[in-house]
Amino acid sequence: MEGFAKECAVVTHYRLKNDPDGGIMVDPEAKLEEELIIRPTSETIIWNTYKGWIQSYRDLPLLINQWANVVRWERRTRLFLRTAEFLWQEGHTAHATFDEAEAEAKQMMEVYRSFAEDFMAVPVLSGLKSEGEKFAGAHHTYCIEALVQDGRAIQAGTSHHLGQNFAKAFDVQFQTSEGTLDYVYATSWGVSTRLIGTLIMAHSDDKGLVLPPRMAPIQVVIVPMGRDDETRAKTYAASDALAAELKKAGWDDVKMRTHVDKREKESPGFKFNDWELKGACLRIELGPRDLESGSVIISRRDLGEKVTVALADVVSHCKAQLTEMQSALFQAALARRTEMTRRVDTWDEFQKAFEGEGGAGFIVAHWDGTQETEDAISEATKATIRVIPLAPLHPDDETPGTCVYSGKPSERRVVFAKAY
RNA sequence: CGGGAUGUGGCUCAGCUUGGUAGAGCGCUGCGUUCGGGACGCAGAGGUCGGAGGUUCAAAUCCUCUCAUCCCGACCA
Repeated sequence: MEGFAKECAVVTHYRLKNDPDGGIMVDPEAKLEEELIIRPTSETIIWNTYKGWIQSYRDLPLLINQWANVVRWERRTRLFLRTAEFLWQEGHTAHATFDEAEAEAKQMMEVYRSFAEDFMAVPVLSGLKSEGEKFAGAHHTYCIEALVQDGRAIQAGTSHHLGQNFAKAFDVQFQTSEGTLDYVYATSWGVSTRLIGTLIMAHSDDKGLVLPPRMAPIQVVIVPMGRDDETRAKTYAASDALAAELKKAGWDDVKMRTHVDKREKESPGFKFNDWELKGACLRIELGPRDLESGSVIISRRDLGEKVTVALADVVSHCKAQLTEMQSALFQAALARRTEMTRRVDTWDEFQKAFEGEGGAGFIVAHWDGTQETEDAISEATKATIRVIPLAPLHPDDETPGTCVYSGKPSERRVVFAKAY
């Protein structure tokens, strides 16, 4: 686990005590004889276990998935994107053949891609990590890479084909159907609460969160209005009835997630802003005037405009708008990414693109494939190779050219960016 | 670990250069009026100015030390 050694927190003492000068301190009497290393990832425990579980090809393939908190000693943390402790999902598989492990690794990359794009409405590039960026213990690493609104890239998920590296390190051999012994092939893959940060940074605006309907805890919020108890009783009843109707009608094969905001200490204006801050997808205003006219006012979070909808049409309107919003957010994010993706052919232009603080979007450029060039480029510009796309972004990207840094022959373009 | 900055009511900060009664906005409490885009008026409550020491008639302000937090740099999902 060489690549993680510097990220491991080490427990050296087993208790604290009251500091005579106030507060608490580490009890120097409580030094551990043997220090505990907090694992930054579970490969060690998994492979120690797999060693005992795998003897024969009949034991394969094997898959363990878990949700776990992990700890890494981060020099500098960043909310959601890089925290010292985070929750993630990790899977570990063992296979009899390279090809089977390869299929697994690719399949999980695809699972992550479709979750990001179809649920989070965040377009991602999927492909291979360069040697310099891949997981230290991997044969090769697949990833999904998102670009957020400030032009920086976020690695949103990874899927590693570990080859036989861990099997050899932990001596996990199995008997093949032919009776010979071989090391197993392995994969591991994961996504974390970093996805939440990605989601926020991909869609939100100056008014607060913007959430795609499939991810939103509240899809429709109803704000009943009325300045006296009698009026409120009526608008509350109408709102509850409408909420029940929406919930029952459902959207995307599940109950529509609705809420009626009956807080009486807040003004309607405050509530409008409050729900925009929290990212409710649709807001329905229901006051005495609406009761009279038999209609309501509906506003969609990403558009902001108010439309009048007849009470009888509210259910169909909401269903249609949630569907449209889900797709509109993806399209808007995709358009931003396209806008922020450029092809660059000279070192001068490349450097200029990454000048200063902040992101510069995706820069698609030729690279000679060497580690030295990759290091030199990141040293000079802080930009790194984010992904070598599986499918070229543009057909010409796979046409050979010359490296933007070294001028040496390059087989294809790769994607550079400043990353979180 | 190296460099930079900041600690003042619950929150965000001004005041410090040039020592002289500790301030603003937001929030909070009470009353009244409001309620379809973050309400308004009036009246209030709330701070040993991060801590210790020093200079001075007098320190938030000057000096020394100390603690804490944040930001920027060397195999990061």
